[in-house]
Amino acid sequence: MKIQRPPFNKDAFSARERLILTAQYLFYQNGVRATGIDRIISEAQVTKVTFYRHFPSKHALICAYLDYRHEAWMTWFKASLTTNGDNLNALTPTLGEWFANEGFRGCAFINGLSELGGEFNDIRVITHRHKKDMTDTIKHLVPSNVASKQQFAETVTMLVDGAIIRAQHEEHYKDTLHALQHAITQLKHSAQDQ
Amino acid sequence: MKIQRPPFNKDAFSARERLILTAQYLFYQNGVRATGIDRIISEAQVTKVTFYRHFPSKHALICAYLDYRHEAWMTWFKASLTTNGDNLNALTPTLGEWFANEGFRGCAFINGLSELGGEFNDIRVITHRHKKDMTDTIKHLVPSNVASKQQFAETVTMLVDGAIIRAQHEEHYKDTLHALQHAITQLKHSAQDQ
DNA sequence: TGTCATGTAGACAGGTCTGTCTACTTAAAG
DNA sequence: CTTTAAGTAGACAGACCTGTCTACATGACA
Repeated sequence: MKIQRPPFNKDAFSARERLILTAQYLFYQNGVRATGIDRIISEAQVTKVTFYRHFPSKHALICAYLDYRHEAWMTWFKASLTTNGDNLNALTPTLGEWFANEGFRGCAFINGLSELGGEFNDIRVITHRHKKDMTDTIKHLVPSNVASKQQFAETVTMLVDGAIIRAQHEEHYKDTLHALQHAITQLKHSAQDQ
Repeated sequence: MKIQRPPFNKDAFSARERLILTAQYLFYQNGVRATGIDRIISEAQVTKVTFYRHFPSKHALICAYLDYRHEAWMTWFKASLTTNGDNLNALTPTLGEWFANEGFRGCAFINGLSELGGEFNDIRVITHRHKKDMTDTIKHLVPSNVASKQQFAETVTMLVDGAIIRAQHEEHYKDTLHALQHAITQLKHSAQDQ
């Protein structure tokens, strides 16, 4: 899940694509409130009129950014889980790969909710959908001898969110990965013993 | 952990106290970036000069807010855990009490980090200290027959952070509490079996 | 050939933000 | 009594914010 940074080649990407890609980089890196429209259109190499022809407002761009980010992140997540064996033990190396990125700044949806949650309800809806899709993906990793796959997947998702938060404010993320791996192993054993 | 809202009685609180209390309410409710100094001084019933005599900048007020919030939250957290039996099973009702507040908007430190983390390092340090103190408090709840209290407490803290995130974006928090209680019970059993 | 979507440059309005400033008041402390 | 800390009201500078505007260019397609 490495985010490309601007500038983007004008021949390879349309104005709309450049806007969303640039927004993704700046919004994720500096926050949606801290990032002004002027900076985005400047780095996307687009004019203000062009921007407002594609998006009626900054808020619309934020939603488009989160939608794009959701697609991109889920695609990467599923692919990395597959690469790492497609079972519960794939989670830790997958997250480790993410945390190791230089630009890692936590979950875009958790961050977005923190910045705008109280203000706009649609941001909460988008975040909720993202977390639901994460749980559904994790559910496929749960061994079939676990009684309640759904409940197990929800518990693991909570753990993963906690790990993301911790990786965001700790200097080193290795301890977080160990703690996560340990917790998942423990939970799996006790769910299978029943 | 109910946050008092302005206005505050001028006889009961000094200008400095009114500023911090008002900042706590507005920063937590609407976010630190969305809340301007003008609004804070207006609702705290204080003038701009008075504000800048107490705090050199908005950033200083944000730090003072987080310090105050840390003290207040930890005091409330420990007291509520004691009321609920002072063991691992006290965590769920304690968090439930917090989530039930009308103004609940997640963890002030996670939110602050999301808004400002990339920009200022001191916010990350404050958040880190808060989470460390949470883990230390939870550690005291762990039964003595658990081998590694520290590791267990760190795992539970991760779960709690995940639960806070989930309570923030879900409409109802009851399911989150059930999932949390279930996970803690499972983890406790498998740690005690070893 | 004409229409329409998409692009360009840059000025502008109206608002909000942080932080500074002058000038005056009140109350406590030494 | 005098000094000092802490308060008041409100104007102001300079920056940044979103969103609108005029006027022109280009290329695809009917």
